[in-house]
Amino acid sequence: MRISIKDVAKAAGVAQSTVSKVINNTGSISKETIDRVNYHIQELGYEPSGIASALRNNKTKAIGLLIPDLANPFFSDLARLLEDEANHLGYRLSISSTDYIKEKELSYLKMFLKNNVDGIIIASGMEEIDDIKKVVAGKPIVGITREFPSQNISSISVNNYYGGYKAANYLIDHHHKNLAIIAKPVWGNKERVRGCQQAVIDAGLPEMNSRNTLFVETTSTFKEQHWHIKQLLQETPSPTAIIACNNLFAAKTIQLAKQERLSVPKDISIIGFDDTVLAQLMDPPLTTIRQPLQTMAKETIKLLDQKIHSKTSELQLRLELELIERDSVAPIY
Amino acid sequence: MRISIKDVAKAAGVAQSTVSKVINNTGSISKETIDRVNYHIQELGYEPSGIASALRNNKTKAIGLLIPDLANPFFSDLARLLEDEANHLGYRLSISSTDYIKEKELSYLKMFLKNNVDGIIIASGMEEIDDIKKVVAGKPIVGITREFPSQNISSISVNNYYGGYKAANYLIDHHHKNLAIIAKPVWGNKERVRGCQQAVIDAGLPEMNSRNTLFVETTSTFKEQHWHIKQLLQETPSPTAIIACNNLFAAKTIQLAKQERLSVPKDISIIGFDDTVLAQLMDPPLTTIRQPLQTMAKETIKLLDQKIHSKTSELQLRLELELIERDSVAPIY
DNA sequence: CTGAAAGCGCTAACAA
DNA sequence: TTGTTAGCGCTTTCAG
Repeated sequence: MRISIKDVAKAAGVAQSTVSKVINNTGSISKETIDRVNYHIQELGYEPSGIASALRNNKTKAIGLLIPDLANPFFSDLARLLEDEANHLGYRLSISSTDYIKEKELSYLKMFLKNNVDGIIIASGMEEIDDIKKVVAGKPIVGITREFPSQNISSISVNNYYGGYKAANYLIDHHHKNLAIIAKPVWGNKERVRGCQQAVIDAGLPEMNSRNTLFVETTSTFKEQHWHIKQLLQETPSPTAIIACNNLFAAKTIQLAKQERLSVPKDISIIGFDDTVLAQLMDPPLTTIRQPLQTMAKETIKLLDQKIHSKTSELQLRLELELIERDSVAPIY
Repeated sequence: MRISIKDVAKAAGVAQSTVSKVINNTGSISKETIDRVNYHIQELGYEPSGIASALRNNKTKAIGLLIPDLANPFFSDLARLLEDEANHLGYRLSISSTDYIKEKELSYLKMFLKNNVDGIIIASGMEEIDDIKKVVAGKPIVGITREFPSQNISSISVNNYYGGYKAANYLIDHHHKNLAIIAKPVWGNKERVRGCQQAVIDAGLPEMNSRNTLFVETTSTFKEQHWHIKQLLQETPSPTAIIACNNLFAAKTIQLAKQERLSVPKDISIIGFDDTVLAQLMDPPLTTIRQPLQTMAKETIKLLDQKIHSKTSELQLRLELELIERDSVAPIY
């Protein structure tokens, strides 16, 4: 049997409540008793049960994190950053991958509630559910890398529209006139695409259409993705620059372009979004729009912690994106 | 206040114990009461508290996972696989990144105990601690991608020695005579290096020495790693083939080789270990020794689950590695 | 087949 | 300053 507060109390010859008080630094206890109790805590190797105090206090020091896929480098980076920030404030992270499947999202959310997490972070799907607030029954919740436009839920995100605009503009500045964009139809990307399209219009270029703005389903296999990207590469007139809304697509686009005997960036320029390990290791290294993930993680945990402790009002924080110039974009002459 | 079993009991006009029985399918209850209770459970939207039953049953359905770094693609792949397998059996995963720092390992381990995880999976450091068993106080524990040679702790791992042997041999079969190997000095890699060295000896080539077997500290920065790899590339006579003990090193080696105007694989061949997203996306795609991670994850969870339910004896499972031929190795003439 | 009651390990209110 | 007690939400005897 696990060694409990009772055992410590008995050994030290005091009441359980006294032990509890020295553990938690509450009430007032004489220095001697404190020392004696601590001695016996050491002696017995006692560790307070998180479960029991969770039951008592209704606080678990656990945070639930819903992400699409832990095996995706972007999300594992994010998860790692959140893990560290959470730890600074004494929280553990319970991570669940949803694969953008609504049933998984709901069932994991229920699991979080069942296990009484103190708060929930959502970085995943939930596009059409307009009653998350009901589902999570008042639990503190914040979105990261995404917003909940119709619901007054806190979020730490990024100006995706302007990110798309910036990416397109950078290409246009390099004299590209025939752009294409490729994205999964998930939160944020639609904004990126809109921003890109606007930049094209603002530059007086012909509006983008369904042939050069490519949405690839979240459920698509690698093969299907390859097929779509190849199609795009083979359009006539073929695009001279492609905006890829994530690093995986960027990497694949580079790879497939090479297979088509297109030199990157000489024959075709590629600009990405996000900045995972992949970006620097590609050949050529990827010029990309980076999200300030570290700051976002920090703010997310900070905000969630605040909401856990006191009911602060909901808040949207939207950070700016940064363009990292590497070698996958070249000017056209 | 959270809605509890009491509320359901009251609403259904039965005792708490009755509700408990219908939830858990224990005892024998008449069909009518079952239906009535279930009705009210629905009606009230009742979810049993995991915390309370954890306290009562001493079972949390949580597993603690200790890995070096969630942001490393190899480990996030592993974590994702484990997450899925754990979920199949109804467990959650609590993931902690240790960065190979012993203090973190110990403190996370304690946290796991405090929160009463049902079992622990270790994929991280703990090289010199020979009393893990004492630390985890009898909790079920299994190592994945690593073993505990001196301690009779269960592990699901891989034949690293033969993996190293195989990698070197493959190169030797391609007529390479001047090999180098680069690795972090962590569990498993030492075996890989030994295997590689043995293959070299068995082929009658001159023994490998400290100039062509390069251990790069786990704490090294990217810059330091680059420096070491460059050194290796510039050795004279320069190696014609390099074995990289992880995907990141392989990617960097390819990248730096190119910077030195070495064509891969024409001028220098590279073979890696593990098979993350990176491997397929490199240019050229990486020939590599793959661990059967999926199987390993499945076996790990299965074993841990068995140990949780009944005290089965400790067991070492060691799987074979597979060589994936891609395009980063070419023969020498 | 159903219910009453004890107790998992802890904390907080109240008494001493 | 310290101790007694009740109770968080659940499960499990044991009686009826």
